[in-house]
Parts: sequence; C-alpha cells; structure tokens
Amino acid sequence: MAYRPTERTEARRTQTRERIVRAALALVAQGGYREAQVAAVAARAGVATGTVYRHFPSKADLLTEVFRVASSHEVEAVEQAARFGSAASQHEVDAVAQAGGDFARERIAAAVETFARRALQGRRLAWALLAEPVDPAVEAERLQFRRAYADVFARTIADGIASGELPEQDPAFTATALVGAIGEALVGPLSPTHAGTDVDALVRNLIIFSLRSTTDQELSPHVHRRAA
Amino acid sequence: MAYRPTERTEARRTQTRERIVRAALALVAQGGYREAQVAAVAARAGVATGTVYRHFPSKADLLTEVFRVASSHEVEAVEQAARFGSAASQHEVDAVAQAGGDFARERIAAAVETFARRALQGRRLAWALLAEPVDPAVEAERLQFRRAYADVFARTIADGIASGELPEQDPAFTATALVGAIGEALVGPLSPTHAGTDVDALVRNLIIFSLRSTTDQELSPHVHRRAA
DNA sequence: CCAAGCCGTGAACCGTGGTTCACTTCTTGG
DNA sequence: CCAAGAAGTGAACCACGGTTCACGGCTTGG
Repeated sequence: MAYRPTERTEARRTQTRERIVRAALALVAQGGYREAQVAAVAARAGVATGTVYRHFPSKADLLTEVFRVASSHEVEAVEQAARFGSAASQHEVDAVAQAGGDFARERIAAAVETFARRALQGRRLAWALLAEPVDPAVEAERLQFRRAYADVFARTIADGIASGELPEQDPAFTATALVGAIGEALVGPLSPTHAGTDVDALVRNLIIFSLRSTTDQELSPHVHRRAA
Repeated sequence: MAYRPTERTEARRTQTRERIVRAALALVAQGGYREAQVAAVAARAGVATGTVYRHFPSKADLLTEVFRVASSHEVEAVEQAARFGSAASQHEVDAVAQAGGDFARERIAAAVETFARRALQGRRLAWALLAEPVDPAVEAERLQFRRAYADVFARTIADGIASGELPEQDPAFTATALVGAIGEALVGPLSPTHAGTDVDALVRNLIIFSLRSTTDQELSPHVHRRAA
C-alpha cells in the first residue's frame, strides 16, 4: 500500500464539500431551487460537475443538506429568542417566573418576532424554506423544519401552562397551528411577486394573534356543544 | 364552406374535455400529481395522448383547471357552512343576530369543522390541494385557493366585529393566519406516511384554537410594549 | 356524394438536466 | 522516484415525460 488518507487531505476534502454546500445555499437564497442546478452549483463552487457527485450521492441529497443547514440556523435563532424573551439571562427568567411574572407570553412574542423579522430579511431563502415547491425528498426535510419550530413553541407553551400563566391546552397542537399561522401570514409578503410590506405592522399583528391564540378567556358554549 | 361546428359536435367535444378533467382529477385524488402524467390521464379518459392537447394548450393548463375545479368544491362547502353555521336558514341567522346572539362564533366553528372533516375524508386530494409540491403554475392557483378560504373567514369575522361579538381586529389578517393554522394542523395527519388520527379530537382542537384566536381578552402589556 | 375541415390518434421527437465514467492530477508511504 | 490509490474533471450519456404532427375517420352544408 502507498496512499493513506491523512488529516490534511481530509481537511481539504471537507473544505471542498463545504464549498459546494455554501455555493448551493447561495444559489437557493438568491434564486430559489430553480437556480440550484448541479452544474451551476459546481461552477459557483469552483469545481467540476462530477466533483459534486464525489461528495453527494445525488442532487436530492445535496439539497437536503442545504435545507437542513439553512433551516437549523433559523430554528436556532428562534429557539434563542424563545429561551430568554427580552431577558438578559436564564437567571433573570427564573427570577421573574418565581415572582409569578408572565414570562411565557413575553417569550412567545420574542420567538414570533424573531421568526418573522428574519424571514422578511432574507426573503428569498425564507420562501425557499417555507413555501417554494421542492423535490419530495426535500419536502420531508421541510416537515422536520416546521416540526422543529413547533417544538420550540410547544416547550414555551408548556412552561406557561406549568406556571399557570397560560390556560390548559395541548401544547403540541397549539404550537403546530401557530407555526402554520405564522408561515401563512408570511408567505404572501415573501412571495416573489409582492410589493413592499409594512414589516412592523405585520409583526405586530402576528404577536397579537399568537398571544390571543394561546391565551383564551372562558370557552363559549359552542365549543362544548360541537366538540362534545 | 362545408363543415360547420354544430350543437351536437360541440356537446361531444365538451364531453370529451370533461372526461379528461375528471380522469386527471381522479388520478390526482388517488396518487397525487406524480400519477397525473399526460399519457396516464389520456389512458384513463379513454382517449389518445394527443387528444389532451386538442383541449388544453399544456399540461400545466390542464392541472390548473383540475385544481380549480377541486378547490372550488371545497371552498363552496366551507362557504356554505360559514353562511349558516348550524342554523337552518339565513332568516334564522338574522333573527339570532338581532337578538344579540353570538352567531359569528358558531359560523366560524362550523366552517372550521367542515374544512377539516372534508379534508380528512379525501386525504389524498386534500394533501394535493394543501401541501403537495406542484408546478409553479399550479402553485399560483393554490394561492388563490387559500385566499378564497381566507375570504370566507374574513367575511365572517368582519360580521362578528360589526355585531360587536368579536373584538376589533384586522379580519383579513386573522383569516389568513387561521387558514394557515388549519392547514398546518391538517398536513401532518394528511401526509401519506401517517397512521390513523382521532378525527374528532383534531376537530375539537381546531375549533378551540380558532375561536380562541378570534376572540381575545384584554391585551397584555407585552403587545403594547413590543408592538409600539 | 363531394369538398372542407375538425376531432382524434399515437408513435416519434426533443429539451432538460441529472448522472456516469474514462481519464488526469495530486498525495502518500516505501 | 515509484507504485497505489484517492480526488477532481467535464464531455458524453441517458431517462423521463411533455409536446408535436402527419394521417385516418367522421360530420356537415351544398
């Protein structure tokens, strides 16, 4: 034997792989999946078409990874916002909670705002993540993505219920519905064919809606009648 | 001149056209857009591939029409439910409204329930209408579809506000968010890879969520602080 | 019955873009 | 410096499925 993969070559390999992913991500963020053809990705990454296939078994696999990377960034940001709200630290959160403060609502508002503002910043990418038609293989990843968002909300809602701040409800369900509501409200403004939006007004509406839908007053008789 | 299109031939033509649409619809309802290849549609309709192109300039046009037909059925049903709630007639609705009854909430609940139950009946079709990846041309139709749903809710909400039954809010916004919430809550259960769902529980949750999110209690300070 | 011409036919065509593969270039241990 | 073998190359390949088109059979007014 003669050749042996070493740390340096492996690093180079990883580097190339990342370059490909970043190139694909850039193309998607710029022009959606339409523009993310294998040849174009390769060109942008400064490699040959065939090289892409040294790193990914298929285009679907590449796009799946791209989607995962992009979406995890977004989810992390929202998670961060949901953890603290506008508090400076976990410590402060605990303090307020023990004092009977209503931090859950604050945290939900912060998460929603982060979600929306980030999406409206990188519209093209947000559209790609939320609504653009994709290969079924990638669609599966999108489901994960949305579920991840929902999980963040679900945890926060569950906290709020535990502290008595929010009324009894199925946190997973409310969270899922909330993600759908936010997504739908954003899709219009995000759509490529859309004029300027009043971002602040949109965010305000979203927060109002979100808090309203997690915090009810007494249930009306209709619910009991119909849902019995 | 010699040949002249007559009533009879035109009727035959229309009939063929409809047969094609129905075949496409059936295929979509059964296996999604994957299965709705032009050749397959033609076969199912009992015509030749080329015939499809005597009636539709392109596949996208055909699918667009199919989508429109299917979605308008759904929207009509929901509209119907939203008009009367569980009342027997418009007359009764007016009577209750004049008596200060809270019919808007009832109507919303009815619309949501209809939406959800119908979707869960024809799962495959509902999935195709709500979430399955589609050709961008058809995607535009989907946007219309969702907007149509939203309009139904928006009108009902506006009525509720006018009668003082619902709090001041942007009906269009709430309606859009609501459609998103319902859609998202349904997508999971509708997904091809999904086990049995407790339909009643789901419907109950949806109604609760919908009423909650249209009917708030006093706004918390967070809204004012953040949304200022 | 004829001319005009549309409806229907389905095999062949073709553009797109993902995938392959024979070949070159580079890296490593001996 | 050499053999072994991985990484990189990019032109050629190919599958897929939408679209076309030359032709046969009906329908219609004269």
